[in-house]
Amino acid sequence: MKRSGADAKLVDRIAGDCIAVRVRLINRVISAVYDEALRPLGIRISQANLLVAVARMGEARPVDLCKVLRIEKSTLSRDVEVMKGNGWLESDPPVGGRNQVLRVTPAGRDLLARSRPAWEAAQAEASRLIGAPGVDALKEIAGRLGLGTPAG
Amino acid sequence: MKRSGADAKLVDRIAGDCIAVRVRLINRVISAVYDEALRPLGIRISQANLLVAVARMGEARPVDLCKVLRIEKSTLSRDVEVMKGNGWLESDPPVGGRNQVLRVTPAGRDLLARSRPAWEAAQAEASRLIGAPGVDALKEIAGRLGLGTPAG
DNA sequence: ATGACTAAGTTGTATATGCGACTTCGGCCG
DNA sequence: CGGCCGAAGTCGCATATACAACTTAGTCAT
Repeated sequence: MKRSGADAKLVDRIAGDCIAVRVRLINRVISAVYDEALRPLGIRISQANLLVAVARMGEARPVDLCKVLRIEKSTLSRDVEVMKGNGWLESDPPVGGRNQVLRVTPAGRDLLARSRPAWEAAQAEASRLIGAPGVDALKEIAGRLGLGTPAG
Repeated sequence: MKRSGADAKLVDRIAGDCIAVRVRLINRVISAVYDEALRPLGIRISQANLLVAVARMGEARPVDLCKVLRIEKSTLSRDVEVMKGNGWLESDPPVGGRNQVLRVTPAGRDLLARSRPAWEAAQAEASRLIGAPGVDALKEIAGRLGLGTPAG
């Protein structure tokens, strides 16, 4: 069962053009850069993102975070659980009731402040890897996809 | 504990500039587009990517796949396990020896062929969401990050 | 040839991610 | 006021992802 002509064409087309292949690879490589830089601090870039989003909102309702970050509610629920366990987030009321709001704890704020140098280093490395035009393009794309637009 | 000036600046800087935030959001949104389109076929875009990569190589050694896809060896090991279970990949020898090679099964090839329309639809939708210049930029970035370059 | 070293793969553990099903509040309608 | 409905959250399940530790199989030097 060798690659017949039609198969090869399809395979080459997907491998050569697929947007998802590229987006996913970029995600792995870039996330690794930030994770590596942040590792000494015990936080991952996914968690730092969430921490920043909550900090930005002051008091964040889970459903709003989901809209802003384009994350599924069940995913957010579990991410928050881990971060509460780490002492970086707290909710009011503590139990997963209905109109709970999330807040960054003092420990969370402290961690964020201490993370700055590592974040800056990762950001510089990512910029170098991607190139300035690429960075601009990513910002443009993320904006198109609704970054920061609660109303999806 | 309200947002003091310094905190707000740091938070705004990260939220406003962080490359990882954007890359990860793009990844979630775009992967969802492909996953949704492929769902009726019972395959995910991550798996389709792997299937295509193996098909392209003909006979693929895991370690080479890891280099090409920039995936950790343990991740690949488990992804392959699932895909063997689904009958899309086979290895020779079957047990996880040393110089095993992976091959796409006839069922895997058939699935790939049947997936084409869904993939094309997802590709079109992703292009629309991202915009033509953005698509070009993503290709350029992925190339810079070594897409298709076995030697990392 | 044999022992040391190294590279390749697997397994344990943890997090990230999403779908589907379920639960439980809140608000609205009569 | 009481019941219904829909939205918000949680939980079960499956996969994707990576690090650390371990296993094993080639390789290489003597």
